[in-house]
Amino acid sequence: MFEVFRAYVLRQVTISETDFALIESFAHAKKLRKRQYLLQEGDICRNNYFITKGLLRSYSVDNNGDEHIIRFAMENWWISDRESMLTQQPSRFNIDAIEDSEVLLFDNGSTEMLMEKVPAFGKMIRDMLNKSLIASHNRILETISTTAEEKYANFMQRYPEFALRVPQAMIASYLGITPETLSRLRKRR
Amino acid sequence: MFEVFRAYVLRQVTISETDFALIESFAHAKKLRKRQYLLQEGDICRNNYFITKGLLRSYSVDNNGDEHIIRFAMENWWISDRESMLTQQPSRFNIDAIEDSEVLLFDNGSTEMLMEKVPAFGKMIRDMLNKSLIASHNRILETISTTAEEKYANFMQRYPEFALRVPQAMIASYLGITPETLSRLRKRR
DNA sequence: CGATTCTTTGAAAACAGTCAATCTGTGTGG
DNA sequence: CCACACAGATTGACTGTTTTCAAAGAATCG
Repeated sequence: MFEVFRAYVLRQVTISETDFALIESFAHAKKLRKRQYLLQEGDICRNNYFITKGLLRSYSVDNNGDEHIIRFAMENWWISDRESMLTQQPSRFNIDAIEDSEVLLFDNGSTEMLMEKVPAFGKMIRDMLNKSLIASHNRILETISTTAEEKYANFMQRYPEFALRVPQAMIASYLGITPETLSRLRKRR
Repeated sequence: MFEVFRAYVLRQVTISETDFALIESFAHAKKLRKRQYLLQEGDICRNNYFITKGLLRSYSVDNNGDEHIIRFAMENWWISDRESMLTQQPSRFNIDAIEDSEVLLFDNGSTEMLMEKVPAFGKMIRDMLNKSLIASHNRILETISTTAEEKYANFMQRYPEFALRVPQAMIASYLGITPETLSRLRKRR
């Protein structure tokens, strides 16, 4: 699973073997079974997770017990709860595995330290955060400006992978509609 | 207007007079009349704007000519189109003034340079980006998980200022509902 | 005051949600 | 290898919410 990470890093930045070895020395591997939690609501998030295999989701549960999926993430994506990590407050989100998965975890302290000591790592993380911010903006625009049908079409176009690996009801949750509505809307095409 | 910026900086970080003077030397002041554009769809965004006075919005216009407001920003907030700035691609958004406003602009190059040369400035910008990311996450959660009525209540609670300064139709646009729906929903309380 | 902009209201139509039932495919244990 | 259980997807009937379009009412500003 380190090879996946190595390949990712080399794709993002140029970096010396020594620096990469240093980064790697702070990474901890973790395996997750389907449905296993990486973070639970109420916990303080202390790690950044790089996914080397599998598929995860982050979501929150409302007062009615309904789940709302904020984000899916698969191989070569990062996941964590930045809010909880930065504020050191209990998280309002859950992260769990949709498939059996493998992640590398970097605790907050190590991440900060590596960002300082290894500029290439810092650049990589900052680029990732920039991309998250852009993706979030686009998602906000989409949710306020399109119909359910367009949202679904855009999702399928942007993330065809997820469509194959994620149950439909979870896609509905991600889009903010009910599974029934999604089912009907698929038929009308 | 530099005093507003100075006060903001001192609230965020500790910094020497010399460093502040350096930052200030790269800031350009700009006044905007109500309705004047700071960025137009199709332009490449080359600056970060710090607002010292007034109120602005960033929004996009869809194929039907309807506006969708992504964000409001007022005194002591930053605004720009990060996507366009990072990718050097034409922006999909407009930024314009809702009230007569004043901003300090930092071009992309100066911002990068200052972030490197003045660590406190770097920290300040990164903190701001972190907060944006968290705010975006919260907004996404809210849009997919709450009813129009809750969205409005949350907005009023979180941003009471905007409610006083922004026309209702723009709040509706921000929330992703029609002005008529917002008007009716206000009555039912 | 008159013009423009913003908000409210009404009635009909479109859309999405709810609840309960059925259908489909997969995988497991007997 | 079958039967059954289970999770996920679909369907139907009904309810409730939001949009649309058009018109009328405030409010603001030069």
